[in-house]
Amino acid sequence: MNKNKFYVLHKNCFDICISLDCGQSFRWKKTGENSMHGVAFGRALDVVDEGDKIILYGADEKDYENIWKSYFDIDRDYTEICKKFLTDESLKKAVETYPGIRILRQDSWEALCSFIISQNNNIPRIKGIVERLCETLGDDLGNGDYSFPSPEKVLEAGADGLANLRAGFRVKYILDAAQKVADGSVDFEKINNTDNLEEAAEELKKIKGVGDKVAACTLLYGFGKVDALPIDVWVKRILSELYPDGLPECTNGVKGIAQQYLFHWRRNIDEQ
DNA sequence: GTCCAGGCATGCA
DNA sequence: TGCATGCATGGA
Repeated sequence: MNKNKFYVLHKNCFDICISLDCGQSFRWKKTGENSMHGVAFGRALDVVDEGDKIILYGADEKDYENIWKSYFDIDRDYTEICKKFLTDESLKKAVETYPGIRILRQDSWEALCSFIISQNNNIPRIKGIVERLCETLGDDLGNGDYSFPSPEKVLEAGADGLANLRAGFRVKYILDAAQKVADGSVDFEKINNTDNLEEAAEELKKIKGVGDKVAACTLLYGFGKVDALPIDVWVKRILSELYPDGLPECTNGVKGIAQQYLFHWRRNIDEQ
């Protein structure tokens, strides 16, 4: 941990450890009760939650402004959003049990690739595959950290270069995604510039192995489109058990955020 | 051995 | 359009 370079973040509706470990990103590891280590946008970071404030070790003010402020979605008013959620009985329980979850604004390509890997897979194994991908093809950042490899790097590696990931049938999907992102036939700018979620999802679904769910995750976590609603087995369960007619009105415009609270809450109920 | 995991492509009605 | 099945891998 780089104790010489740090940034102090004053908490406002932010549980950073849960946010980093609730199935949004697969690159963070717990290093202690209230601390985590990970890499995003080619930067290694140690975070320590000290209750009223969070210390970001390995980041200075410039890094915070350029990278982490956006990554942690600091400019969005989650207090206001969660206040609206309290008007719904189940969302109230989810928000009160696990307050302070934020949507991470990740790199678009990393989110796309990660959620292609996630399909028909479990979180520990997803993390393993992503870790091997970074170790094999990412830039060495020192201290055992690696960046997430670019589409070009993945393309160059080919199926043989990805064999040791043990990603199974997903390798051909990863390569198709790398190809189409690298050559621009899937246009990230177009996705960034539209508010039409359907149109944005269609652009991503040009890629083999990208369906509704992976597209929605990519839009939510990789493009900051907080109304995108990924429906996986857990969300399907939540909808059929609690919301047969769809999510309540108080989630309009931020369905992806509501989904994240419900997802984390519902997954942790079964473990009690 | 069987079932499941932050799904999707394919084939068939 | 809707539904059944196979898919790589590994842990429970």
